[in-house]
Amino acid sequence: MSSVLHHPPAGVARDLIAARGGRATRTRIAVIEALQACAHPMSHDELGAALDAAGVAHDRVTLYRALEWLVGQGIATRIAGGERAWRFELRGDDSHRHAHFHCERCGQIVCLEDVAVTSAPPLPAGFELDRSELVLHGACADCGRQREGRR
Amino acid sequence: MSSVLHHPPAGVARDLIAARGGRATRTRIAVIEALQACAHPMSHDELGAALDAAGVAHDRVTLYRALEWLVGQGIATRIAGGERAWRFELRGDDSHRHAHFHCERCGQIVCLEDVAVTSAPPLPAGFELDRSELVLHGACADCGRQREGRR
DNA sequence: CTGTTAATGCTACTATGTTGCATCAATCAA
DNA sequence: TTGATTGATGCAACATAGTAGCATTAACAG
Ligand SMILES: [Mn+2]
Ligand SMILES: [Mn+2]
Ligand SMILES: [Zn+2]
Ligand SMILES: [Zn+2]
Repeated sequence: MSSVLHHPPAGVARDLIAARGGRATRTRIAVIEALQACAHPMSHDELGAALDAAGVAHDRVTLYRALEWLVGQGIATRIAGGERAWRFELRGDDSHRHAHFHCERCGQIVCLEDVAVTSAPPLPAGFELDRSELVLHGACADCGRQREGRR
Repeated sequence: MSSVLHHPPAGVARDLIAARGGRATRTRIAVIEALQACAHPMSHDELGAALDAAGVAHDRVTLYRALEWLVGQGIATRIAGGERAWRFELRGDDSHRHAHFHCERCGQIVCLEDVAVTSAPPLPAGFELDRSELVLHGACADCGRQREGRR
């Protein structure tokens, strides 16, 4: 009767936060649960709407700061889409870093779990790699189909 | 007495523009020449400064529109760095698409000519790929060295 | 040279993100 | 349970990147 997606185990979010010595606040908990319940990386705006839906009061700035903290703690990661806004997703297994697809028509970012990101590229001497981001741009299936129909 | 980098062949910029049926204006020519003279992808701000240096009057918006046009025509390409601003470089051989390195300390974007970008990743059915972007984040040689010295 | 119209310059506006500071509330020790 | 501590919040103000409308200018075809 309850899916993992929409009803994550109680306390998991609180524990993730507490484990880093942070305070388990409404905002942080709601953000983590929203990210757990969503299949794609979410934008600040999407998360704001999710908090609304969950009945969690949210100040714009507080949400920015909550996300900043989650990323700083390694609980979430940021993905740069094609636009100026960041997308966020929970940080999974580091051995399973994947690429993302940005649909230039609907703006969605889709996780490409099957597309791995080069982890040890040949860098010039002295360069230190922190992380890699592979973003593919184009049209998603839905948007592509729409165009087909329109011909 | 003249390097290709700093003194590109006269008329090349004009020709690039004219070939697409566009008007060879001060701004467009100066932007192309600035990009030719620079080894790394340039930001809007950097380009503005370059136009200043070249004595070419430039309105903020005009520069945005010139870049938009160059990208639309396939003369230049945009690279999303780690921040919100775009970087621009002249579009070279399409068979030689390369990755970029974003130094999180100095903000520079470096071209990694040796790191190729996956051109045919396994996409879900119906997805259409337009272009791929591989951006590596970390510290460049200069910034890494600085940190070494500071220990 | 002249007329046509693409491109410019300027103003105003939007979206995204940041900073400072007073206030509030999550946590911990008593 | 209560109170003190201080991390997190809410709000106002600011910053930066980019966009839209429109009158004016200048590139260039003829
Ligand atoms: Mn993902
Ligand atoms: Mn490059
Ligand atoms: Zn789409
Ligand atoms: Zn650097």
